[in-house]
Amino acid sequence: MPELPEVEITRRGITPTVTGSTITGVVVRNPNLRWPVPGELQALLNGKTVRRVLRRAKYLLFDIDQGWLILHLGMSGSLRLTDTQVPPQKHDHFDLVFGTKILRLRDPRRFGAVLWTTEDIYTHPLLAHLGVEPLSPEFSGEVLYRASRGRTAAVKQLLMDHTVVVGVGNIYANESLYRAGIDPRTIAGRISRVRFGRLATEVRLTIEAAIKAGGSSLRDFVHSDGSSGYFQQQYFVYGRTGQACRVCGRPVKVVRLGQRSTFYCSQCQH
DNA sequence: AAATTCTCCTGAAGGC
DNA sequence: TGCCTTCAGGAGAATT
Repeated sequence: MPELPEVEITRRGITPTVTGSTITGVVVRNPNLRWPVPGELQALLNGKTVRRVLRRAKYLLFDIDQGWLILHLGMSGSLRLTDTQVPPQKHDHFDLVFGTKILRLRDPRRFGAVLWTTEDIYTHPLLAHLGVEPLSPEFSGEVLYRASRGRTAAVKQLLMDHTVVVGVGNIYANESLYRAGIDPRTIAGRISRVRFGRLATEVRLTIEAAIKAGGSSLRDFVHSDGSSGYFQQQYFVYGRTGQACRVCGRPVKVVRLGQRSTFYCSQCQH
């Protein structure tokens, strides 16, 4: 599923083709995504030019004359660049057409979103209350520490709280906590500054490494037809229930935390 | 007010 | 082989 690294790689992949290009058509095959795709998009966007593509959290933001196209990939969404000759497939719900080229959204589970706003993008309801970007200089253990005081929820849930830090989904929360040696069930409010410092470092390193790995495996992004480009990484704990910890060899355990599968090593994480 | 639960959806995986 | 059931999960919304 797309986490922040996949979204960022997607952004980088489409930027060269999309930036400066003029929209010549919009196709909405199925408007029933997370929220209805606005029916008037065709009229709104036709003839307009994409100035740039930004990312905030897992949202892709297309800066278009007088407004913003907001796109989220949800659980199963992917974007690919293709051309008008390629027939859409079953779950290809949305096209942004640039002459003979098409930016096409595929999303089997339809948890994604395509929205339009003319507001100031950073005060938009979806973005206004988001926390810091994990790759920005503002992100540090201090951010986590301050947010954690008085909180009795598990540290993993704090890490996945998007009003604190954005873009840390289930996979990277599990992996970062493993790398920081912290038990995901630990009460957030009882973790020290020092340990949060280590955790922030591991969050950043894990995400950076994933972007690097994904970027190098996505050279053909522009002509990706089927393999939209998500990359499989080697995880320490995620999805490895019962398998040997890569460090100590003990079986990886799984528990439910906040309705989410949580993987950890009882030897390496405290 | 923080914490928890619910909800959307379909492909994959597991059971028999 | 095939049908049926269960599960996963991003994140906003609704509850507690």
